[in-house]
Amino acid sequence: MAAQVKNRSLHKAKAAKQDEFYTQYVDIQKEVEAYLEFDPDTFRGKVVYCNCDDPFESNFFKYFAANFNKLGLKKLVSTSYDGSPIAGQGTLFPEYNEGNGKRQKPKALAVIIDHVKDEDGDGATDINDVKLFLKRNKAARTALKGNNKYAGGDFRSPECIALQKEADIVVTNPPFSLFREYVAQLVEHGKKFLIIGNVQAITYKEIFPLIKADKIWMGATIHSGDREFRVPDHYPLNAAGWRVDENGVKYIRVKGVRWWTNLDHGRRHEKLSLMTKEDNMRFSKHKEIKGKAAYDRYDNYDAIEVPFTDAIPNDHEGAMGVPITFLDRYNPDQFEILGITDRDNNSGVKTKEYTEADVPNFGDLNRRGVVRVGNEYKPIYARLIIRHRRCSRHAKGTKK
DNA sequence: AACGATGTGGGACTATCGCT
DNA sequence: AGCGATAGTCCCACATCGTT
Repeated sequence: MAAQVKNRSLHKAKAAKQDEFYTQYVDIQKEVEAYLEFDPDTFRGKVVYCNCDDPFESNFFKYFAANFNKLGLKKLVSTSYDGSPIAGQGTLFPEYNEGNGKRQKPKALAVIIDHVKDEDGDGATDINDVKLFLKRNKAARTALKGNNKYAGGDFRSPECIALQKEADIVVTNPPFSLFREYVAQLVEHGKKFLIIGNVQAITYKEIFPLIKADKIWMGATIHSGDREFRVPDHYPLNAAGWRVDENGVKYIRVKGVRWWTNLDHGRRHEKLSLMTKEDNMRFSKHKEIKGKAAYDRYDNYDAIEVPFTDAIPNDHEGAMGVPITFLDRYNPDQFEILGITDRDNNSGVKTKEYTEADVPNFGDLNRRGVVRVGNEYKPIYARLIIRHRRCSRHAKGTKK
């Protein structure tokens, strides 16, 4: 598309921005445990692969190494990235740490463990045993060279692609600027995954079709509020929330964080309990529901506007536009996702296109839903177009 | 021809509100 | 106060359009 070419330099500038964020241990622990609650064998006998910045700094590696036996892993593979500012800071292996050892550019390495036992004889198996094991077994770690296109440890490098292909489940926090590419690679290789991303990924034109096709969904935990991530020392602290701990380590609080996965979990089998339109209008906890064009038909989509996820009516048989955060509560047995009204993702059934003569910003209005109030066009923020499953069963005749 | 105004895409964005 | 949920805003740098 010409517009994309036009904005190429703009996108390059975007892509160059910082995105090195290190996930907190508790966030990983809570999420993984939610899968175990649904199916204790989710990870049993599996090869788990974590692309990291440094296995010994990464809480992904720490969590899976420390819980290797509890989860029943077959193998844990972790790679570090040649170019990460934190890689090498805590490494055990001087040979992977060039120069005087003080934050020189480290070489990337792959670490592979296939068992965890009490190496130090202290009666427990923990991360220290893993470190000891790796020190004693050089074969468990290999340097990653990368190629002339990608640095060692880059998920796009041939070595990492090979490791990914051997893995059953990929668990990591990829750079958000490369989220589309990362997901595309996972889908291409048919991998199971559990990765961190942003809510707005729903609206990405590459991601939404996967959501619609039930090939990716939201994880079990983290559905609102901020999450805290460690960032490199050089990171500019101009985000809304940040702190520096007593050791001078920087953290940033990020809004809109979500887990993205194709592993099944309990939350997506919980049904939303719903009321009729009339009851919603009367009893909604949202006092302003009446002023929100609730259940009005869009002027440009064949669907009704539902301003809050918990105001979805149980007595509407057609298409409904709901906030994108509906996905936090999406149960695929209860609802079917038909489309989205946002930017270039206007895959809902259009009933009308706007022209410049109609309204200013007609481009946006053509993508987003519009409700007409008197002579005013009221543009509505991005909406998922959904309908009750019971409707599609009737419409399509058969359904699994 | 020169110059200013406008459109463009999408985001590790950000603000705000209500509830517990 | 903290959490959960909804609904936005604004900015990047360049191409192109419109006006002088």
